[in-house]
Amino acid sequence: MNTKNHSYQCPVEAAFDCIGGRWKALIVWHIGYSVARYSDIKANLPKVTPHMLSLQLKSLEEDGLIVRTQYEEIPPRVEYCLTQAGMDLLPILDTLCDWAILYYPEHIPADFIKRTPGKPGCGTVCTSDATNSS
Amino acid sequence: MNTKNHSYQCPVEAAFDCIGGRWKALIVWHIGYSVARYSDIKANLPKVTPHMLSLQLKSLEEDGLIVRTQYEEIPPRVEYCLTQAGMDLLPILDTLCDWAILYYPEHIPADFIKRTPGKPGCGTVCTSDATNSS
DNA sequence: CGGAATCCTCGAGGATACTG
DNA sequence: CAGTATCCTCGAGGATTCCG
Repeated sequence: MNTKNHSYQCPVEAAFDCIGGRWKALIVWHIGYSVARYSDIKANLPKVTPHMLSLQLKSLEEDGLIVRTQYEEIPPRVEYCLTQAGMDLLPILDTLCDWAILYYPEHIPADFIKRTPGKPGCGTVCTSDATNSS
Repeated sequence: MNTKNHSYQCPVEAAFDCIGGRWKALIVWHIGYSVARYSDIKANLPKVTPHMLSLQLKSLEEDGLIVRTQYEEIPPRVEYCLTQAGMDLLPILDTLCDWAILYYPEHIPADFIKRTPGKPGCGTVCTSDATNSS
C-alpha cells in the first residue's frame, strides 16, 4: 500500500494491499485490542524474523493500522497498539477465522476449534484497555 | 493452501492462504453470486495473464471455493461459479471493501465510493443470472 | 474460446550478524 | 530489548508462444 502504486480497480485490492502478505494480518490479529511489545508479537509469530517483523510493523504504521509508542528507557521498550482502522479490522479477521474454521477445520490447530467463535484473541494478547494516542 | 504445508498457527493464516495473493480474492469477488466465464473474469481483471488466471482458478477450485463447469462445445465454454464456501466469503470481502472505502477513499476508484455499501458486485458481473455470452 | 507449456523476472520474504 | 544492515533465496507472478 504505502510503497506501491495505488492504482486499484477494486476496494478489495486496496484492502489486500494493506493486510495481505504473510504477516500483516497476523500481526494485527495478534495485537488485537491490547497493547503488544515487539517481543510479544515475535513470541506469537515464531517464524517471523526480526527483519520481517520490523518491516511489516513499519508498513502497518505507515498505513495507519497501528501506532508505535517508544519509551526512552534502558532497556528500550516499544509498544504497538491498533488504531481505529486496525481495530475495525479485527471483527473482519474474526469472521474470516470463523470461515476458515468452518471450511478447513482439519488445517486449524485444535485449540482454535473449541474456542468460542466470534471472539478475537488469537494468541496470548488480552482484551484489556488500549489507550492509543492517535 | 492446496499445495502448501498446512501448518497454520492461526485460522487467519489458513484463510489468507486460500484467498491471499494478488488475484484470488479478486476472482472470488468478481464471480460473486453469478456465473462467470473465463473471458468474463479476464475482462474484469485486465492485468491478469491467462497463465495466472488459469493457475488461480485451479487453486480456488482445489480449495473448494469455486466450481468449474466445462461445456464440450465448439467454441469451448467454461463457466465458473462459487461454492457455498466461496459465497460465504462474499460478505466478508464486502465488509473489507467498506473498510477500505472508509479508511482509504483516496485510493479507491470514485465509482465505488458512491455505491451503496454492503452490496457485492465489484465489476461488471451482475447479481441476476449471467447467461451473457459477451 | 479457454486454456497449456515454457521460460524468465523480480521483489517479498529470509538468514545471519551486529548495535544503540 | 528492539531493532538495523547485508546479503541471499525462491517462488509467486509474468511474457510469450502454442494447442484442442
